[in-house]
Amino acid sequence: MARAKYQAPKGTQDILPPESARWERLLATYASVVERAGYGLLQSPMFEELGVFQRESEGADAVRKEMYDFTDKGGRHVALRPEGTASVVRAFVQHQPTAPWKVWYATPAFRYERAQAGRYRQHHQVGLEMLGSADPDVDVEVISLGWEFLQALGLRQVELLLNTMGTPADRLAYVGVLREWLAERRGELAEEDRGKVDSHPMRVLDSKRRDTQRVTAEAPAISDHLSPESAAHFARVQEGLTARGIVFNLAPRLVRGFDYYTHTTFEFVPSLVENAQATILGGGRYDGLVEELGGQPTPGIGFGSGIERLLIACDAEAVFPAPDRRIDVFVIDVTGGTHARDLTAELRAAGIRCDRAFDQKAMRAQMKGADRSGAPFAIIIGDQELADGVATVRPLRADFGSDQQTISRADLVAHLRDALSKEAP
RNA sequence: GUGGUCGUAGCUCAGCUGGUCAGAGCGCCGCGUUGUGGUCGCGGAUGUCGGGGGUUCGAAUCCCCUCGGUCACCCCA
Repeated sequence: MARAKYQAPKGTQDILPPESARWERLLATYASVVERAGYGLLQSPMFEELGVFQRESEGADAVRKEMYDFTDKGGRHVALRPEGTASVVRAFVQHQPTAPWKVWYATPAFRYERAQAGRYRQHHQVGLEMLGSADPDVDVEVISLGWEFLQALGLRQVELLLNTMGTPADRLAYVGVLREWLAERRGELAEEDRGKVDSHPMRVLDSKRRDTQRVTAEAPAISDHLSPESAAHFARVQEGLTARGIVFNLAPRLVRGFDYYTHTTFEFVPSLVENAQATILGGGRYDGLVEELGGQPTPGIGFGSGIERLLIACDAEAVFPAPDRRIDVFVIDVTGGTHARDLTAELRAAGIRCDRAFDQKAMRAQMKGADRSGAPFAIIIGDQELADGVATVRPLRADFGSDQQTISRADLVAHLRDALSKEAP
């Protein structure tokens, strides 16, 4: 480790087997949850022209600071994707698929920031987007899918925080009210937050500092400054979630990181994880984003979920263990390896998962490998078996019996299929 | 990017205020069983003590720089 000439770059990590099996299973679980709701996989490039991610809006400085951007050999200013939504919207605008358009994705995401647990320079997200409908029932569907996904992973100690940003006009009006309100109490805020009052007043609501929180607990909430239409939208969302039996907490001070959100915003936060960066799934509606990226005005909503954080939350609840890596049989050949070579090919072609030892190791070492592989059966090919045209099938686990048998090579596949189906309870 | 903290074999870690301090457990390899694993017994290998520089007669141990982990801020998944 310390002597290795190269190591994974700061803030990145290798996921080795058997841990990586959890990733495979998580992705399969996610795909199954969202595909049964009609979402299809979108594969899009991991980098885009910088403008796709960096738009003219408040907070762009912060976004830019964390962007992994560079100029390529053709002089194009590009950036590795820092999040999933913008690429999806860009693809929507480019290809103009029939709305409503429902897609899901699984992708690495890159942010140039100082790493800590649950925060990496390359992390991985699964997510989905639904473009082309402003129906609040879509909000309910999207949030429900997030909830179902977390349930499918086995997570139970998760809190759903719900808020609304209203329309851009609602938001603008509210920000004005909030800024004024905060300005009057500037001196009571934590010193570090005072500067944000003028530039990003809503960020002040999100502060983790006690002094600030004490003040903002009384701050005007956006829910009291919504237009009738926005209020109706939000009410329908809450009604839908309640009808689904999904418990949520209204969080008037929930401020999502991206500026493009309108109306519903939400986060799922695990209650057992102590980290400051705990949100495992978050998203919201972004009815102006398509237009911002050059498309026809089109409403949209989606969420992203960080795989690394999901797994941390799963660990905290001791759920979603890695599945056992399992092969069915391990071939031991003490006659030189030719038969192991041919027999493993034959078994695999027959759908039997198998492995073998290489390097012409001694019987004992090969048996050790068989044991370590977790296979319930070892197949032994030695001089005697060769002469008789048979194979010795030795059970390695009590669940599959204890007596080894001599089986003719012709019957071997059928015998193994039968034996593998007879695991004792 | 700011501040704190940690970094010793593949893994988890012990090494007090500098002087057999290069170790333990697990894992790995071999042998006991030249055709039988998981148990047991015996034996063995692996570290420039994250890297570089400095102080000292002498540094894993003190100082500086650097790389990486981690925690908080910031930001967010």
